[in-house]
Amino acid sequence: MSAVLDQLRERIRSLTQLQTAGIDPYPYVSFEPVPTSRIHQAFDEWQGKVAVVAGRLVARRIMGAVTFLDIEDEAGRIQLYVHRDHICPGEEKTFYRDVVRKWLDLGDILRAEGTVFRTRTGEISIDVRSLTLLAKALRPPPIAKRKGEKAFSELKDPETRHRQRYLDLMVHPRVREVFRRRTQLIDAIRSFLNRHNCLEVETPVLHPVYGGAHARPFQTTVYALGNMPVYLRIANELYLKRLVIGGFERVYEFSRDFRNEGIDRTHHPEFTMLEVYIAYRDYQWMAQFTEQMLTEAIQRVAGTLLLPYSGKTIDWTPPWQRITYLEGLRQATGQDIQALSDTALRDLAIRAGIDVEGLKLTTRAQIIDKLFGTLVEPHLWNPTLVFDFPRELSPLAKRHRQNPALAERFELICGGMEIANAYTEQNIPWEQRARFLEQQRERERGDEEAMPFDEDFLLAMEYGMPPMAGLGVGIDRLTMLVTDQPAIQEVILFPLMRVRPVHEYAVPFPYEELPSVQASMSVASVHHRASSSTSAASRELRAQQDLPVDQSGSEGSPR
RNA sequence: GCCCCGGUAGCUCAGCGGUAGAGCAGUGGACUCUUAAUCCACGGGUCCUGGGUUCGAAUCCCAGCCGGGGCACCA
Repeated sequence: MSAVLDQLRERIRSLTQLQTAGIDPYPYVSFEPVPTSRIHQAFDEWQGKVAVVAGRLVARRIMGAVTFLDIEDEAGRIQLYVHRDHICPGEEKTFYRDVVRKWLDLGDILRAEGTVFRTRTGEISIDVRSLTLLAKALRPPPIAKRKGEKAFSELKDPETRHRQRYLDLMVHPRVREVFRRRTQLIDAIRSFLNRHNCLEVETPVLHPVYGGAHARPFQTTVYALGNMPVYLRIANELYLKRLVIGGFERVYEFSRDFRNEGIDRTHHPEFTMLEVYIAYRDYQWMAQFTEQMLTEAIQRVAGTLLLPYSGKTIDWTPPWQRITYLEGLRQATGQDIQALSDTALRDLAIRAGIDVEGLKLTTRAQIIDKLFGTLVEPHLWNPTLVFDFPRELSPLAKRHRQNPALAERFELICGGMEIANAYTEQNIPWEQRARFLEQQRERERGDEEAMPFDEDFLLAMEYGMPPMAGLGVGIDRLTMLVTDQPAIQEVILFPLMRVRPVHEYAVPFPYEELPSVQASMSVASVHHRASSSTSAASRELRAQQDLPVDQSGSEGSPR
C-alpha cells in the first residue's frame, strides 16, 4: 500500500461520512461570491456586514472550539473564523465537531457566509455562520503551507508544473498573475490597433501552401477534399497581404502559428504571433508605430517602462536604440562585412568560434547571419531596432531603396531575443517571383525550410498590391519580457510535452472503493424531502437550498 | 539529433556500497483569536524502469523512459 493511496482512502472516508450525514459533496449551485480581494480592499465598508465568499480550502488551524480555515479564490485569500457556537448555535454541535474539524479536507471547494470582522491579531476574517461544501477534492493539493507570498514545500518540479498546469495555477497565485498579464498585454495591443483603425481579421490555420516564414511545417490531411494535404500555418503573412490587395487597408491578426522545429526556452511548436499590415506606409514608419504600440501596451500593463528581467532591468523608454545590421556587425567585429572577400569572411566566422563546416554554412548570407546571431543579437539587452538586413535573408521584403544588397527590414531585439520583425513589403510581382524562384532552388538543394513557390499569392499580387508595411510580433516572447519569465513554457498555459501514461505520474484513484452512485443518490433525495429534520447537517443543506438562484451582482456589494 | 545534469514519502529535499530519513502534508488526541499555530502519539516508500557488478545496490556500471540545462535547428 502506498502513502498516497492511504490519503486517497482518507478522502473516501470523509466523503462517505459527509454523504451519510446527508451532505451532498457536489451540490448544484448558482451564486456570485464576493471576491476576497474586494473585502480586503474595502474592509471599512464590509466590516460588520454579511459576505458570501467561495474558494478552495488551503489551510486549516484547529484551536479547540474555534477553527480557522483559509480559503483562496482567484485573486486572494481570506480567513474563515469558524466558532463552534456561531456555526452551531443550538445544542447540536456535530456539524462543527465532525464536518468542520474532520471531514473537510485541504483542496475542498467551499462557500462561506458570515460577518466580516478583524480578529484580535488584526487579520480580516469572516465569522462564519453558514458553511457549504461545493465540491469535494478527492486528492490532496500539492501545497503544504504558505506565509504571504512565501510558500513552503511549494510545487517546484517543472514536469508536474507543466504537465498538470492546473496544480501549478492552484498553488501559485503568481503563475495566475503571469497569465492574467499575458491577456492584459494582448488587450492593450488590440486596443491600440483598433484605435488606429486597424481591422482584426481571422485567416486560415490550414494552408494548402505554407509560406511567410522559413520553417518546417506540420502536415495533415483533409479527408473531405480527396485527402488533400494541408499544413498548419507557419505564418499568416500571405493571407493578410491578400486582404490588403482586396481593399482592407489596415489589418491585423493574433494568430497561433505552428513550426515543427526545436523546442527550447524561446521556441515552442505552437506560438502566438501578431501580424499587422498597413497600406501606404514603409518600414521606417512601422518602426515608430511599433515603438509607440509596445511602449503604450507595456506602460498600461506594467505601469512602468523600466521592467525587471532576469535579475537586470530592461528600459523600454522611447526612443529605442537604432542601429543597422551592418553597423552592429562592424561594432562587434571591427570589420566592414560587405567589403570582405568570401575567404576573409569565413576566417572571421571561424575566429568568432563558429563551426562553419559543421553547420554547413555555404552562402555569404548564411555566414553573415550566423555572425549576427552570435556576436550581436545576444548582447542587445534594451529594446533595439536593427535595420536593413541582407536581401537574401528576406524574400518577402522590398529591396532597399539605396542599397540593392539589402532589404527594407527591421527587427526588434530585446533581452537577447528577436521580438518583432517588419518589412516594407515586396509589392513588385516579378521581384516576388524572382525571390520565390530563389527559394525553390534552395529547396531543390535540400533546404526543407525554404519557402514553396506560392503561385496563388503571386496571382493576387498581379492585381496590384498597395505599397505597405508589415509587422510580426512574438507575443509569447514579449510576454516573457513583461512578466520576467525565463522560458516560453512559463507563458504558455499548456506547453507541449511528450505523452506519458497517467499512471506513471499519479496513483489511480480507487473508484471501486467509493460507495455506489445509487446509494449516494438515495441518501441525498431522502434528505431533500426531510427538510424538517433538526440535524445540524441537514440545516446546512437547507441553508444552501434557500440560496437565491442567481443574484447577479447583488451579493457583490455590501448590504 | 548530440552533450551534461536530475528522477528517493502527497510536496520540498537529505542519504551516494551495509536495516529507508527529515520538514511540511496525512491519521488519532489536547487546546475558545490562530495564521509556517503549538504540543503528544502514529501511519506512510516499486528509492523512474529493466539488466549487470557485488556476500550485499537508492548508492557503482549499462540500456531505456521522463524532465531540466546547453548545442544544433529556428535564415
